[in-house]
Amino acid sequence: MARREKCEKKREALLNATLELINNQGFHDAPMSKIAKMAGVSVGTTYVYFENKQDLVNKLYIETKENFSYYAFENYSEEMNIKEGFALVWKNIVQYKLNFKKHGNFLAQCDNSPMIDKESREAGLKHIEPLLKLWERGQEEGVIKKVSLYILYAYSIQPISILIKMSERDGFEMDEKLLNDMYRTVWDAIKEK
Amino acid sequence: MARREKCEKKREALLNATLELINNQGFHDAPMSKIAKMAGVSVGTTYVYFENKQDLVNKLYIETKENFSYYAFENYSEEMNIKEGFALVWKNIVQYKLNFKKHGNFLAQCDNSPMIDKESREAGLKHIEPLLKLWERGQEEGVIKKVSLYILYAYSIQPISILIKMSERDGFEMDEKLLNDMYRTVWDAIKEK
Amino acid sequence: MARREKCEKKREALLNATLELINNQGFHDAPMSKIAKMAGVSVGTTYVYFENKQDLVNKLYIETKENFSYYAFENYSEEMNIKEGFALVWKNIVQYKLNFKKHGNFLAQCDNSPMIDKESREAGLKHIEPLLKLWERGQEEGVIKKVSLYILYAYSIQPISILIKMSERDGFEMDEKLLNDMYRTVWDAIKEK
Amino acid sequence: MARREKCEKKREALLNATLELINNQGFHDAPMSKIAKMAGVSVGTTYVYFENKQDLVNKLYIETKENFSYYAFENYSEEMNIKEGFALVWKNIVQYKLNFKKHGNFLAQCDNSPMIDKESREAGLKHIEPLLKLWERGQEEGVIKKVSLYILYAYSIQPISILIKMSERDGFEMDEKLLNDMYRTVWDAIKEK
DNA sequence: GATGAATGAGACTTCATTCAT
DNA sequence: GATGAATGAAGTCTCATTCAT
Repeated sequence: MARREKCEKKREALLNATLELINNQGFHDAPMSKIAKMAGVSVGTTYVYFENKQDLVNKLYIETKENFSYYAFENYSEEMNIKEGFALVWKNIVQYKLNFKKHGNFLAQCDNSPMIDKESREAGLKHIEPLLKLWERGQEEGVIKKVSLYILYAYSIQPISILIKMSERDGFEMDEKLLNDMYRTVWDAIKEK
Repeated sequence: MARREKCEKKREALLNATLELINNQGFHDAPMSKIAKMAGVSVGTTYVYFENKQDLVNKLYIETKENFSYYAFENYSEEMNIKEGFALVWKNIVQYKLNFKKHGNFLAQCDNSPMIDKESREAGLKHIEPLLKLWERGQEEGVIKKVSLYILYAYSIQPISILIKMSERDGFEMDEKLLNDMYRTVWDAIKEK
Repeated sequence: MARREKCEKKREALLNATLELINNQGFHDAPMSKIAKMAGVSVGTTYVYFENKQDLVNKLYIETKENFSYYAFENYSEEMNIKEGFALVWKNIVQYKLNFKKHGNFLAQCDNSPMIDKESREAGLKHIEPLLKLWERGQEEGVIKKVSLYILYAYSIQPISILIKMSERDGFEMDEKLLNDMYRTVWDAIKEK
Repeated sequence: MARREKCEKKREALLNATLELINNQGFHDAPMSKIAKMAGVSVGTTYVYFENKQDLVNKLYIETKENFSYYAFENYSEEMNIKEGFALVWKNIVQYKLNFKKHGNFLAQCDNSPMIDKESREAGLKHIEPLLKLWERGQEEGVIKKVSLYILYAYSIQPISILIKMSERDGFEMDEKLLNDMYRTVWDAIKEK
């Protein structure tokens, strides 16, 4: 394996270990020593790849958000009609959150605590711009409620994470029916009339 | 002032200081020394009122939830008709979250991190039971969508906190119009047909 | 009950609690708060009866030694012949150590650690003077070995405590036979020829 | 100096500092900070070599006992005749206790307080097995008194420590004569007839 | 005399970070 | 680049002692 790749592997391992530990134990009780051990490298090496702990967490946040963004808009094109486009993006997001529960959980934890630098958080904000554009077009076309985009976001995207977290805590399944009910609910919420 | 009252005051001061610090700095970086200083007592005193830091945070969580619960169902009676009842409770909750932003923020942080004991979290869960009953009655009467109560909860209550947090971060007002739009949205989401 | 007596009772209770705790947990981990609680009084009260913790422990040591001394020479008179006198005192001491294991254990712990003030320790030394005199007389009469009194002490008294401690730890009985064997051994050790 | 050796030196320094401080001040008042300073390392370093304070003390106890054991049976062989063998071992032990007063004192302190884990104490017990065997052989040969080995131990080994401690406290010399008197006394104590 | 809340120094321990190897 | 021993500041918690009630 090339030197380049080997390095990349260690970096990846460190990010994964951080994700795992912060999810299970929280930011406190995710010491660099544990992270390094779980990643299979020495503490010192951690500082070759990241400036310090904060930098490590920030990078993890940003890269996770980017990844999320990539999934969210897979197969999406701005030419799609509103309903179709929203359904696609919404389902993509649901799939992402179901397939990458750890990552979703981590993002939620970051968004609700002062764990992440303001700067990094803002860098992560541009991740749903295409969705915002879709909604604006939908509002012009009279298909989407003419309310603040913040409202549309809060009512269509956030509840997904919450439900997944509750399903894990209370042990119920996120099955086909539930997902359909969710979609029906969200669409009723944001559609005009 | 009586001994009794003085004690109560210190306990209160400690809880408030904890709330403040965890909100601003997160659980990590809310050391007991800072908490004590902000509460105007010595570190040792903290341990007169709470077993340890975890206990302090747990108690803060539980008592905050209780307080929330109290506000949420103020003036509510089980005899109210569904729409009226839901409107009242929803508005109560909105008012609580607006008037006690710090508390709302704290609860959100707790619900999204492993900061709180499982036990304490479960103790905090019974706080919206009357709302769940209202929804069940509404479903029987055909007024509320026949979907999982988890969905109803995720779509009607959680978005409130998110919006308030975004309004603080992005600096927009939670004005009359926005609140009306929110209510319209949530009602469309959960009502049948 | 008279005031006087009531006070005496509390003082006694404090000494007993201290004995108990130091024996079970050691000097460290025998905090004043535990001592007070076990004695059934408040922490403050402790300082009515003793200047401070060190004073409490010193007093316990001295009074325990005195008590020991009292038992050791019960029924003893300087007129007794050497062998008879030694046998009496030795058996008294054995009985004391068997009947008051806790006290014996405490004294041993004190004698082997810097727990006790030098001053208090010296105050406790005069407790076997009559025995020393007995030995000196025995040496003059040619009945007891003409070796240092320290040797006589080390070989006749100290082993008793050790054996009792070992019997507790290893779970064997200090029965009649063992005591007889001990006495035979000690007498062979110290008697002339 | 090799890395390996440097580490060994620090570990040694920590053990020595612990020995010194516990002897002079007792387990309480031998804080990790003092131990580290006396060993010439930082507090944190202490935890590189030992899990915690208890572990440090346990290890010190066990290693000291091992060292004692080594000295006690130097030049000893199971083929020696009883009297000769006992004399050798007894004198070895006396020499050890005289040459390593601090270690002897530390062991005595441990054996008389709940400072040491039960486990570690038991691990330290096997240290005089060859002596026990010697005595058993002696009893079979009719040279040693047929009494419990516990008695033999309590009367031949324990008094040594006591006498040394008294010599230090009362300022008398452990000279040739005294040692001879001691040996005479102990042999009279344990020999048959 | 009795109480126990209050204190703050100081105990043990952890951990982000550095640096010689 | 990689290692992990070393550091020491800072964290949580304990405890002897005081003092207002």
